[in-house]
Amino acid sequence: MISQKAKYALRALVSLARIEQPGKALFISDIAEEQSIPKKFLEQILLDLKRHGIVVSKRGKSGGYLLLKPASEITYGEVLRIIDGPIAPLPCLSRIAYRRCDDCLDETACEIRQVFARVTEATRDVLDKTTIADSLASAEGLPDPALVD
Amino acid sequence: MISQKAKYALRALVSLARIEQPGKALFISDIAEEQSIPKKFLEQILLDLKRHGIVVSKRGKSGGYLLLKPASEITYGEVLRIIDGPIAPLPCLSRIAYRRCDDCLDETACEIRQVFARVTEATRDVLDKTTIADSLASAEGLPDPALVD
DNA sequence: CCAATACTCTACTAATTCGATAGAGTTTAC
DNA sequence: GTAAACTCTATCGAATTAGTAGAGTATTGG
Repeated sequence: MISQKAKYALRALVSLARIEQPGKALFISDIAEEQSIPKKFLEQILLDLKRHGIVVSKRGKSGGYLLLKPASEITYGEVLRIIDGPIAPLPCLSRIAYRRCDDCLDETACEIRQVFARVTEATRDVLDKTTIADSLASAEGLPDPALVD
Repeated sequence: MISQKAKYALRALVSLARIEQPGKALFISDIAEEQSIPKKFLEQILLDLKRHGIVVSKRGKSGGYLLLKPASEITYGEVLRIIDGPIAPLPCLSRIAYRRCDDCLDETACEIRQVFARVTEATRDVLDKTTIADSLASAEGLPDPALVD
């Protein structure tokens, strides 16, 4: 399960991506209301995204947030790594947060590592290739996805 | 990230799957030692797997655990669902534990749901098709998997 | 020029989950 | 009939999650 925080982050980016006029910013409070996100919580999230170069902010009376790069260049993968940390299901498979499993004697012979390496590859193949712009486009008119477990 | 508990469960099943003689059981303490798993913790895990029909136990002096069905019929997916719960990254995508996102107005129009539906499909495609027997076979002699994030 | 508005930053907190540990009970073999 | 091994329930400390609180800083419209 991805965290609530990551869901909020992605939805906030969708809101920002929907703006037509270039240079137009959205207030935190507007995004919060539109997406039903607690405002103070969203503040932290946007700040985090800003520090990682996903969005920019303007301060003061007519401030707000806007995307730093086009929505078509912001992948789900990078947002999730910022908010939730590594995507890999085992620490010994993560690039950004590699850690040896302390109970694993020989990593290359680890039976379950091989399996989860394939899982991660498949996951990454979706998350690192899908952008905020992609999800905007496909938002409406699609068949309901199958429930999977 | 999958839980430590799930890792232990899968490794315990690997130990049980390696037994050659049919009908031969392993003590909890033997599995615990072989896989460096805290014994009391492993007790709970095996009990849980037993309740879900993955393993069987014999009590008393020459007791122990053994697989209820062949290793080739135990998938990673079913073990993970037992130990860690739903595989789907959003509650609104889970069959076994479906829950509406309370901040989501229209589920079928939810932008991020569509993306994670594809993630889950890909994940499931690996986990529900890979068995304990598969991972045993591939344990040795494989190239090191690429680190993925 | 100043007060209102909006972003910034740090700290705190309540609830839950995770990774165990503890200990008493039950079954079986020898 | 006792020792060995599984069974069951409870508890616990640490970490994480999902927020709240509040003081501070930058802009700007009037």
